[in-house]
Amino acid sequence: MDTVRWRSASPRSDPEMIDVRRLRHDPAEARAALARRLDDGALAQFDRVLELDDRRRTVLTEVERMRADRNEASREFARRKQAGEDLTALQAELGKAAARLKDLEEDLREFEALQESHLLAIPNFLATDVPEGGVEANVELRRWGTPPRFDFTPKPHWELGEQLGLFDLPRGTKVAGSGFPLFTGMGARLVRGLANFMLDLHTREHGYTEVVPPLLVNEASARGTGQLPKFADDLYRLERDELYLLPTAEVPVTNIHAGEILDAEMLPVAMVAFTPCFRREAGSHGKDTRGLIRVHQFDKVELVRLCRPEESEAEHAAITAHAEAVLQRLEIPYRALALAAGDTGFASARTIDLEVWAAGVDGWLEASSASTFTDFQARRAGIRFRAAAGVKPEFVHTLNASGVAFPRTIIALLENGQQADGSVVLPEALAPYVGVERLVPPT
RNA sequence: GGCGCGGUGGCAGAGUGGUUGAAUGCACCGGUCUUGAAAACCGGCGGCCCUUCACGGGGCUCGUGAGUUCGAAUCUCACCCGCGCCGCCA
Repeated sequence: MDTVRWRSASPRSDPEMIDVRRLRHDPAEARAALARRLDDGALAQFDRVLELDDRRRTVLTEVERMRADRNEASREFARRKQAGEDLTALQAELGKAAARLKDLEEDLREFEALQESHLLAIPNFLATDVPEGGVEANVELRRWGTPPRFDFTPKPHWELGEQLGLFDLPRGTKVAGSGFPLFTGMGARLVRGLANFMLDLHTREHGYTEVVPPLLVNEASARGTGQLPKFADDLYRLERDELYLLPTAEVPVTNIHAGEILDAEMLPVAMVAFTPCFRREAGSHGKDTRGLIRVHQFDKVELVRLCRPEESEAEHAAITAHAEAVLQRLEIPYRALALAAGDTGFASARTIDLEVWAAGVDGWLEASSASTFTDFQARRAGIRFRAAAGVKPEFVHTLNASGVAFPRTIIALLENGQQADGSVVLPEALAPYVGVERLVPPT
């Protein structure tokens, strides 16, 4: 199917962060772009980076000059040894030079490490069309569907779920802890049906290749997609093994081609994965935590695309449409929001959220986030392609979208589909996957 | 988990301390030849960084990192990965 180009155990020995040369080339532009995110910490990082870069390059130039001298001296040494000359004096002299070089190389390593740590904390450049401002400035792009009307008071999903025997949250809490839901009976069947429904849609109609990725990822992968180092608190970590539970399939799937140079014909790469996701949700306790709204473990079908830079605009529209198609087939009313600068994620250049209407909780819930990361993740993960034989490799652009996250989809299905008698009517497209057209209380 | 062997350019495969970024073959790109193609022949051909308007110059890179040495693909140590056998296990 495709050609795997790397064989080594560590394909990412030399990761790039944000393009330093871009920062260096037009600092004012870069600083202004960064300021749009309304993140003072990032700005502080930025100022440090430029200063460090300057000092780093000064030392680098010196180190390289000394190494050039050493290489030349070494060749001279070999020649004179061949000629049988006495080299003890020269050897001593070169030894001193080697020691000086070693000190300087240590300085260089320090600068490099320091600069890298700052660079890793600088977020992606935003697309120019991202609205200015914070979360209040998000722009509603479009709405699809009509929220249902009821002649009774619609119940929240946690009541429906319990009455219909779909999930048992207290027992999930007993087994693992709060936020680890237990689906039971037809609820479990609903989860399985949703997975098959979404995977079929994306593989058959949208051209995605299905993958089942590792659920644990290493540090390099988490750094590649931008979860680390900044968002370590959001990840479940297995300290003994230096591994992390995936917060989203974006992490393992995007990293599938890390460290590779892809053939241009392989692009765009389009992959879909159904996985559980694990999030610590540190600091969000007590907020939107009823029922399934915010949980530590949830299922999600994730779409990931790798493409040529000139295609990423169109790809972003396409991947968003693929996510929307899921909600449309499920007849779930939703709205698409263009996230404002201050609300856009660290690695993203532009994000469009899809929020589903949930009648029981009477509000909009984010069920999908479709982002283009331009070359940000590709740099960190080292994903490149060669446009033509003989030309330099360039970074791909990466994109992903939830297609879609399960809990809020289930919330919408239950709350919007509920009937006066307490049953829930499933959308036509989903019913065959679940095996019933209507969820009724267990007998 | 234990023992053993091994990781060199897109691939195959030399190289065990001194102009070796690395022979050779294949693949690939350009050219000659040809009506065209193939063959043959000639030339080119990894990645990254710094510097330069450019031409060019320099450095790093032989799984990764550290070390020994005037000098490391070559010696030492740690780690990662692969293969084989044994043990354990779904």
